[in-house]
Amino acid sequence: MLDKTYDAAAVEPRIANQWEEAGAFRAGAGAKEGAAPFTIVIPPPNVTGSLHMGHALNNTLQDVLVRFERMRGRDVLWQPGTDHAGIATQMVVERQLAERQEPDRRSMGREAFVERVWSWKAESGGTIQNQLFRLGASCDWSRERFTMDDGLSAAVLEVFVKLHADGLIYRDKRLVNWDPRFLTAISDLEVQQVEVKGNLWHFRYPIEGGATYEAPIAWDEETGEPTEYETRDYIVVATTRPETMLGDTAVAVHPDDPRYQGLIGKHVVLPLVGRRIPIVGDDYADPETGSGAVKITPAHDFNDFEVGRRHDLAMINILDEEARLSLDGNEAFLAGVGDDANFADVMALHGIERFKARDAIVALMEARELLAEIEPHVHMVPHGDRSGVVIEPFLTDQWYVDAATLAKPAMEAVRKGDTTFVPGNWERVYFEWMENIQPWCISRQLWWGHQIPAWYGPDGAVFVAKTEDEALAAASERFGRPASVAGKAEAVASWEAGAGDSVALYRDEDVLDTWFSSALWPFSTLGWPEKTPELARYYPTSVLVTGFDIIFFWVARMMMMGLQFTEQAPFHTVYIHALVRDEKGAKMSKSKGNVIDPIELIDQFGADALRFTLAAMAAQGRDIKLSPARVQGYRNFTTKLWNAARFAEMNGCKPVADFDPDGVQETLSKWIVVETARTAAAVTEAIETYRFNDAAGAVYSFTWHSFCDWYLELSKPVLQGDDSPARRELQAVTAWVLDEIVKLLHPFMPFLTEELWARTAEEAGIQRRKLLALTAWPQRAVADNAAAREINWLVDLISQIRSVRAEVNVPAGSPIPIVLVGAGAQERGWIATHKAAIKRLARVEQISEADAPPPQSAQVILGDVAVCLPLAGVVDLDAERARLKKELDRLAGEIKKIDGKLSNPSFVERAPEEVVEEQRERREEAESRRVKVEAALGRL
RNA sequence: GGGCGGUUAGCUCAGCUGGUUAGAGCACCUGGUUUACACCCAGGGGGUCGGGAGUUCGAAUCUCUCACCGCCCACCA
Repeated sequence: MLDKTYDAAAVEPRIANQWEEAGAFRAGAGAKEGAAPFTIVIPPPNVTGSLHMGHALNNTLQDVLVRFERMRGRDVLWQPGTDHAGIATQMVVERQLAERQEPDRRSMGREAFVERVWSWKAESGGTIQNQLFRLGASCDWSRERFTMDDGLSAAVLEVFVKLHADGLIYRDKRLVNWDPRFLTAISDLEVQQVEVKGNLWHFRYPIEGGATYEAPIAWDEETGEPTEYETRDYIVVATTRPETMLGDTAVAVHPDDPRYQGLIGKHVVLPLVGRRIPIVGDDYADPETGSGAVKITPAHDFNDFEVGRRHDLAMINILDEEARLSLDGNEAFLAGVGDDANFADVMALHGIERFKARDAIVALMEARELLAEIEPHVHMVPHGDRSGVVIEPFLTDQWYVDAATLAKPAMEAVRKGDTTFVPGNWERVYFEWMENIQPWCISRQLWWGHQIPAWYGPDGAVFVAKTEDEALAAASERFGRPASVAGKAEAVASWEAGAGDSVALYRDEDVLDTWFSSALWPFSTLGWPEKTPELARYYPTSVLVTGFDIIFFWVARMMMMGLQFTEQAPFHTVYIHALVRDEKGAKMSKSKGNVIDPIELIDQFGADALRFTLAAMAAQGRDIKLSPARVQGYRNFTTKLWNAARFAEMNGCKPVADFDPDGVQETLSKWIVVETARTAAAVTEAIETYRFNDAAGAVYSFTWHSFCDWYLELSKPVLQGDDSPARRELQAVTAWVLDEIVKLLHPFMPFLTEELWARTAEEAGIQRRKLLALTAWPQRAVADNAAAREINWLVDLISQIRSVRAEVNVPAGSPIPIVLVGAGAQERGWIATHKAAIKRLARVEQISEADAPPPQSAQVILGDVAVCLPLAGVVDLDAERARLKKELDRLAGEIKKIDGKLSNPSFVERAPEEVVEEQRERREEAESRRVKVEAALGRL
């Protein structure tokens, strides 16, 4: 006997363990002979992570697809795993060291630190898997992978070495986005532009040798033409970053700018520093902006870097890696320094942090009366997405991937339709980015990650190889003597000391961007570069389910790597789901602290309720703002279904072996059988087209409204009556429909349905396999439903009587008689069949017929039949009049509207025949109804 | 500066390829101790579908435009 309410908290862990023990999630488990594979690779969560709403949504949707396909008999693999998440993980462990007041990363050394991260992973890395397990994610946990495990690391090596050999990975010295907090380069994607209120400082740079020019100082209000000039011996430049002026190596003006044309080729003397720097003509300078002259700092600005290249300017780096001024011993900086009586003031700034340096420089300029103006200015400033500090463009050697080359086939695959995005508008986003893709900086100055397989030798020699031995072999061949590996300092020292017996190499200390290994995920997890059976069977994958926030980070890169190394696009479909945002619509993130914990909702309402909520809200192209009330609503739904099963149990509705839904005799049975099939078809189609909300909605409303509210209620008189063939049939039908609902609902609510599936069988004394492991997705042709007319009429009749009763204030508990006027043979038959149900559901005590409506009765018009409630003294006649009047108004309105259409000649001519015909029929119905209602009103 | 998405009931949202009486959940009002379910049942109120223009016989749905809101991308000193 089932309990009165469903206890998710007790059932869910038990069921989860049963699945686990049964090995039901294993790849291919339960697949039909010769079944087509269906593969999803999980977007690997960070090992540091815990389950947030985004994960809950993401994995719910994947699980819906996976369970659905498994039930259809496909050979399903849902590949799970986690990502080593370079910076994030290193941060977490470093923070832990600090909290525990243990030696920091540098003092413990690289090897010990990496060891420490591994042991941290062993202890704490499993959180998210457990949480996914609680959510009911049916991944093949036996195949769980980690981006830094041996197999995946081998794949990384293979890819790096191959891309390097093909010239698609190279080392380059250029400006990178440098994170001065984590002391590493990061990629463009890891930079967030943040709006900052700052200033634009206008500085005067004196022109060398007393040259002058005429600068406009007043303009005509209408024409904008200058009306007044002054003679200047300085150029005004504006900057948001005064501290970088120490590294200025030019001032640029537009070549066509009449104000400055005569100055191009001359020099200014850089204030404070005394350096002579040229005035260059370059299109980059915009005459419309500021003074039209711009200071150029090639080592600290991406634009200036390009200008510097064009004009062969010196690049003076004036910052150290922690973004402090680096002046002492800075040869490039000191090289051009001129005579300046106060130069010591500048040198005193050595070692000062950049923002303090900014204030100091401004003060020095002001003291020298070279500060022309301070203008408040709002602008976008690059920040590290993890560190949150301002990113510094910094000149370093890094490794790059030639992304533009790899992007070409990746775009082509989407263009050809080998891979389809759902919803399709994301393809635009994908193309937009791919078409403008920049070289991908893949080296990181971190310790946790895949160390770059490159070894350096003397004379700029670089050996990229899968193993140290291979690198050494290549080196000794190149240098003609044995090679050995040493530490960096040692190796460099040996090169400076000159040739010895052997040549020393040192290994690149950097590691790869985390996304480099993630990019290989769809095939590295299947064993690549080995030719494993799994790779052959499950690759390319069927669907990737992910959020749009990582299309660039991940999806695009998997496409590139997948095509480059397997010559196939890694997925057929990329389903992009919404982001679950906080109540303000902001992206949830740990750093913002606005994360809602799905585990709390699971504790409160159960995983099934949470899953169903997420699926029901996963309409394409819209973000989800989750409300706990909604989850509660769907928790109620679990109870509703539970109680329907309880009712079935109490009424002897047991599954019947070999039950044939097509063989049923009762109208009610025929109706619900067809409705069930219709629902199954709707759910199937919706899942196939990734309309999760429609799928959830269809099964929800069928279960609650069609099945519980009508079918069960209508069947009660029979089920609770004496034994009869009809009763036995309805018992079997009820059990069958319930089973079908349980199956249809299983992808969304796996725990509840699995429990019901087992309990139903148990009560009936039947042996059954786990629902999860069953190839049993409901699929039936939707037969023509002749029974629908009858049941719809019946539903209509009962609804109308109920409505009238309420509106004319008949006490809810008091049974009333009804009198039918104008009933035909068909209606008589229907009434006879469903008499008991009508009496019960509409609270009717007696049904009779008459030729004319009894006096003082309320009336319901059902087609040709008037259903009269003769209730002299009971009925509130005024209320009935008002009710009828209201109905009359509504009908009149409808008729008027239809007449408007039908009297419009162009409607009749141009609208499709069936639409016109439908309007005519509708008008006729409304009119005949109007006549009857009017008559009823007249009689009162 | 480009691009995308949103604006539908008090709240959170559906409404796919134009024809519905514009729906759901929650909230609200009225009435219910009918032995599956009060995490329930029955009935009900509530929307000029952001504003404007257009296309069409017909627009919440297509086009344009304006207004707000959100997001993504971008090197403007």
